[in-house]
Amino acid sequence: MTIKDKLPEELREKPASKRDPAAKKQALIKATLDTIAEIGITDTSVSRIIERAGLSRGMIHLHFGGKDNLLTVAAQQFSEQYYAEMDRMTDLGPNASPEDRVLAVIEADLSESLLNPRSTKIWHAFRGISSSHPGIARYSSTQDERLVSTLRQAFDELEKVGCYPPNHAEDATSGTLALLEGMWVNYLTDMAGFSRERSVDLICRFLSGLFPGSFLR
Amino acid sequence: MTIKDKLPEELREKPASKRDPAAKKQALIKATLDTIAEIGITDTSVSRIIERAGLSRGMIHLHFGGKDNLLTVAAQQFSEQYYAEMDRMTDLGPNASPEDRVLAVIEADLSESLLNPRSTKIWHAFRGISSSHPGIARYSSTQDERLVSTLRQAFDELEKVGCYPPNHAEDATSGTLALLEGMWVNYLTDMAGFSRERSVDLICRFLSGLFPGSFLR
DNA sequence: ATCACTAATGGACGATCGTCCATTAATTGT
DNA sequence: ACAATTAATGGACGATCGTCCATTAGTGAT
Repeated sequence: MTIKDKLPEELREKPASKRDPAAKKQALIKATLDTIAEIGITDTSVSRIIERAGLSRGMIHLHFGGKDNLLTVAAQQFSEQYYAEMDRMTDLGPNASPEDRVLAVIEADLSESLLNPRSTKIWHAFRGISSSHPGIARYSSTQDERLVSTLRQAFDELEKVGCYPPNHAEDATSGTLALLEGMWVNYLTDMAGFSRERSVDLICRFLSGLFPGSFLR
Repeated sequence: MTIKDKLPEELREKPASKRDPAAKKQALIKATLDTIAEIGITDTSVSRIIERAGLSRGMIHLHFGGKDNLLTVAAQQFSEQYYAEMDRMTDLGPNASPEDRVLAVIEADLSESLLNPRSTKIWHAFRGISSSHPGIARYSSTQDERLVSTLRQAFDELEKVGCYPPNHAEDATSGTLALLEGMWVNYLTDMAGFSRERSVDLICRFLSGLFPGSFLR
């Protein structure tokens, strides 16, 4: 912990000029993700990445120890950014109904800021190579612990109100995530024909079947 | 059309020995898919493919005109095989109830013969590169026309029985496919923890919410 | 101003990439 | 038996891959 870290944000970002390892690392990560989104993961080479980042050839080995590590770190950061934005968008007040909290997750996941051409391409690219890159596989699952438990808690509360068969909240959680997964695939496959609103409505219709009286629109 | 083509199957497959373009093409396609499943699409090179097929270097260019074309043909054939097997498994008698026909699709899609380590890895690998390979994108959608209309027809019949809001059958169709999509992702992500039976049950629970009285187990 | 230190550069390296083609081998037709 | 035809081979090719390191340049301390 240096003294720099205690300064306010504006001053901390001063160096900016020639020497700034952290900024360079970040530039490489961003360049990696942008390259994947633009030309695909198979054509994302060290040359393409450093070219886009405007840096020199040795930087990847210097800062990450190799291309594979850079890819893994990029996947990790991409995943973290998704969940950070998801948190930001689902941070309702303490009095929000469980129904509203579920709806917030669905609408966030299908919103422009999370579901867009760039993110979908990157997400599916990483998932496509995940089975042969164990390090990346860890960040290509939808089953993020916190997201699951957010949904689970909300469905648990809804379950208490009525009388439901066993595992109802658990199935509702898994099913909602699966439906969202399917919507992302639909978006990747046909961006022009995709409608966020219709997708939300569709998921709500399924949920209102599970919890009669709720999720009606 | 040579005389060979008129001979019975057993005799037609005779050549088998040194010269057999069709068999060699097929061997290359199979080797391609196997390689993708085993070491991932990024490491699937011409060398790895011909090595696995036990053929010589020039074959890919000779029979397919290049690696990209081979990849596209492999994706196409993989997709066709999926739908052929799906057809085979959902070919119920003419008196099957709509409910049974929907169930047959779900159980087929989640069966060992369609959903297994090899097929999931290949499927997601192709989808991951689909945005940068337009030729492959055509075969990486779940929205196969015939499968959609099979489900759609069954849900239409179920819809007639009761009284439902507009677009009910359409939403049931999209939602079912989305749920299946999500189940494939779950399988890819965690094969050991995946249960086909629980997955079928989960989808049925969602569908019985949509069509009260049906899909109960 | 000088020094020690580390960020950053960019070219060299061997390996592998995908394509192509001159050659060889197998088959067919006469 | 002898062309004619076509399948198949396997090495050569230039391009590009990812890694590595000797060198240069910027920074902060004295």
